[in-house]
Amino acid sequence: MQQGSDSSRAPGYEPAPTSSRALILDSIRSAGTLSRVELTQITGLTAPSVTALVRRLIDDGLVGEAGRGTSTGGKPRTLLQIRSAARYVIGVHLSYDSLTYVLVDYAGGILARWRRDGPGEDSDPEEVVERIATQTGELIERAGIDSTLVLGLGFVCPGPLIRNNGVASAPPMMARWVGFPVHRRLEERLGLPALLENDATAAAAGTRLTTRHDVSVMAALFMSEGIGSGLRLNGSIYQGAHGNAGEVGHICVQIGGPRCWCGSTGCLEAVAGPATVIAKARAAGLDLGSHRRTGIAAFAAIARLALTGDSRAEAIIKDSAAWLALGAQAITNMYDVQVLVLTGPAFAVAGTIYLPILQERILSSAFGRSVTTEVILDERGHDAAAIGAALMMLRSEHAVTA
Amino acid sequence: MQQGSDSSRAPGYEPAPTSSRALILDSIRSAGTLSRVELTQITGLTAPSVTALVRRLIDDGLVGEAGRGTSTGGKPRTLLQIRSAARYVIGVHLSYDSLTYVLVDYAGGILARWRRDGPGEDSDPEEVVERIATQTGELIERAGIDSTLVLGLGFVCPGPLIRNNGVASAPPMMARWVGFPVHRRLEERLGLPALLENDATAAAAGTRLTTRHDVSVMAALFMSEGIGSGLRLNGSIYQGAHGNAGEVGHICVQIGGPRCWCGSTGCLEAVAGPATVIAKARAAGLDLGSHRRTGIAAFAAIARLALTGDSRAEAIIKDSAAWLALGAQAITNMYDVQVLVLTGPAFAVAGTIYLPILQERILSSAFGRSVTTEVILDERGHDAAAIGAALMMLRSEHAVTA
DNA sequence: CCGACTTAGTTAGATCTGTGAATATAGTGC
DNA sequence: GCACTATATTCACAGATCTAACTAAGTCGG
Repeated sequence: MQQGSDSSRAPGYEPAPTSSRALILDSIRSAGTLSRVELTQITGLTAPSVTALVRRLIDDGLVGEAGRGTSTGGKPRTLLQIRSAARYVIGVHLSYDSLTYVLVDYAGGILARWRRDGPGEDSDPEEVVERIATQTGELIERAGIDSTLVLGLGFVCPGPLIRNNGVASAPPMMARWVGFPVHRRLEERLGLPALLENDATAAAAGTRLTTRHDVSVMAALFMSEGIGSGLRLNGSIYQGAHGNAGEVGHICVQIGGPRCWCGSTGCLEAVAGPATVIAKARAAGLDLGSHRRTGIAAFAAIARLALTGDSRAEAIIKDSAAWLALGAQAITNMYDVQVLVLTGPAFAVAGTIYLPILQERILSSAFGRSVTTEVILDERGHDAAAIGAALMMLRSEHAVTA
Repeated sequence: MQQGSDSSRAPGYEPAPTSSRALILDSIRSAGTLSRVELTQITGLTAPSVTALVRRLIDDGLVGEAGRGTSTGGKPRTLLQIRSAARYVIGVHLSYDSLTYVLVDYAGGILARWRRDGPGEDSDPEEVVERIATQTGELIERAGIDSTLVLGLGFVCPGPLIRNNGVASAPPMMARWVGFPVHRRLEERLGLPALLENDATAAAAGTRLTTRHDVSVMAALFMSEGIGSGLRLNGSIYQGAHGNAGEVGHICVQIGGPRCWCGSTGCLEAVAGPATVIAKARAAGLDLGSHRRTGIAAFAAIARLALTGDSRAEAIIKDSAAWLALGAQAITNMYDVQVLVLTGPAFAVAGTIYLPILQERILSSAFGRSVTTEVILDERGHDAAAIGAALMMLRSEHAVTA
């Protein structure tokens, strides 16, 4: 079978490791250390093939041997590991509120994590590209790594995307981003390959290393300023025909429900999203610390109140959770996943309240009972999107060539 | 890359053509006739490779040359076509109401279509397997084809499945089918490979030949006695982790809604499914022809009333459509498809009423406007599931070996 | 109507990937 | 130290698909 070029690739997927070389690299990366025997089992290749492929990876400096395993009565396995300093990738997550950077080494380890101010109201995309370029340079410099070893940058943001052409639609406050080809501009400005993805989709890729290896079909429910989801299949990311799969935030959960910024009514995001939670909390007169607080900071304040016994805050969040459970159920019913991970900043601060309510709805349906669908909380929810962006770049074809 | 064996295959998909041989066969099949040049474009293989692969297919009697195309200034293209009499497959769709058989030739053409009584209330699966075996034999005999050329049988039925282990859950009236490994029993009884699939999933495969070739991500919304959906990606069928993907009939569209047979409440199927439509029509005192009429026959009677101007019938169906539109929107938002096909017996009789209502909701959302999601009606809705069952078998590995 | 041009398809040889069988390596346990 | 076992490698070969050069069968213009 022929490997399609980037431009002619069939829609639907972000490719899973396709060459055996990439598959081996990725298997070692997600396992941490792995022997050649285990690689034969995972990849389905024969021992001689694994030997040859691994040798090339070692020659290219991408993989190293890392001691011996314990013997089980014969020669002990030689452990292989990714040479983490071989290459680096950068992940950037843009939201209204904040700009999150992660610097990830070739083994998938997180070397640095920065949070900077977001673009805010009516931002000029060109100016933000400039800022990202500068801050990316600073990040590389402060980390003290060789900038020629940086493979590329994964850029993620909320909202549906037009493939290769930027953001397709955005909340009013970020209207100027619509149609702006961020990743192309970043490529030009940085001289590095850049990849554009939806934040929720990337978050599904970001939970990759934290999820058990036997899970091949999993989804992420991502809540930041908006609500989205992503699906991961055998290591590849499902993107849909136009790169907008998983738009769970804009399915209608309430006929005749409140109007959403997207133009429709009764959207999950409008009924149960963080912005709505904040609005309800303000209306109820809850003290969110500072009147200036917006977005995740305000949502976090409400979550803290709820967790420390404020029954009004608790009721507001539990109401949100009851609706969100419908979205979670839509994900599990449509995608039939083994694991649903709750991730993103909003779950990072309020996940413990949401989790049992979502679990309950999913487990209470007959289909939930006949199969095992686990719902878990991602402990790195805050940075999941940026990490996912970096990992997607790390798994791209760019990252495999010597 | 290595082709996994049937048992070790990674979950998530019914495989798309994986060998170049299968890809070529399938490309010719869906195009009707195709030249070698076009095959190089579709498959991405080079001309010499296509030549060699096609020669082997011709030698094996699976493909034949079918005259010349028109010249465009050079040597005219030699047209290739599937030798339709080379092999046959059978598709069987079981529902409560009826048992639908199709006999499909190697080119995907439908040679025969039978409808027989369904298993009905409290049926004994063993007895039904026996009936299917007998009727399958009759079908082959009456069609006058060589029974040794029959490759296998695709069997589809409603409800979520446990892979390789039969039906996982079923409406009360078919409770005895739960856990019964129909396809294994059919294999034993018929001495032919059999494949078990969900009817909605198969319907997505069944629209395969009727959908344009440039559509690589499409879904089917299937309504028979229940409501389900299936997703097709680049020719492969997405099945989910447990083979239950697309269970749109049991997502909750109405918190606190009516109880569903599945144990949950507010399920799309309970709110808007044919059974509910029939119950409402009976409650409204509509004349459905015969009091005995159940299932699709009763639903068809209501559809006829609605189409001939009965405003009460029309209101009942339009109400169903308004809810179903939520399910359709969930499909398009979650899967991000190019085309959504409405199929199955219920849409075969009432599709023209449902279509505009579903179209309107999908097109009215911002995400619908920014991308092109077509909603169309399958004119072969009645037999889509059985045809899909046959085509899935036709595209399986069994159908490629000489 | 004939020769240049164009497009379709074939042949032959090279390359790349991965395989099977046999062999080398490095431990354990008696 | 020797038999045993599991791990890893070597080497010759098979299959798929590629590139380059060639043949086949039309159109078109003079």
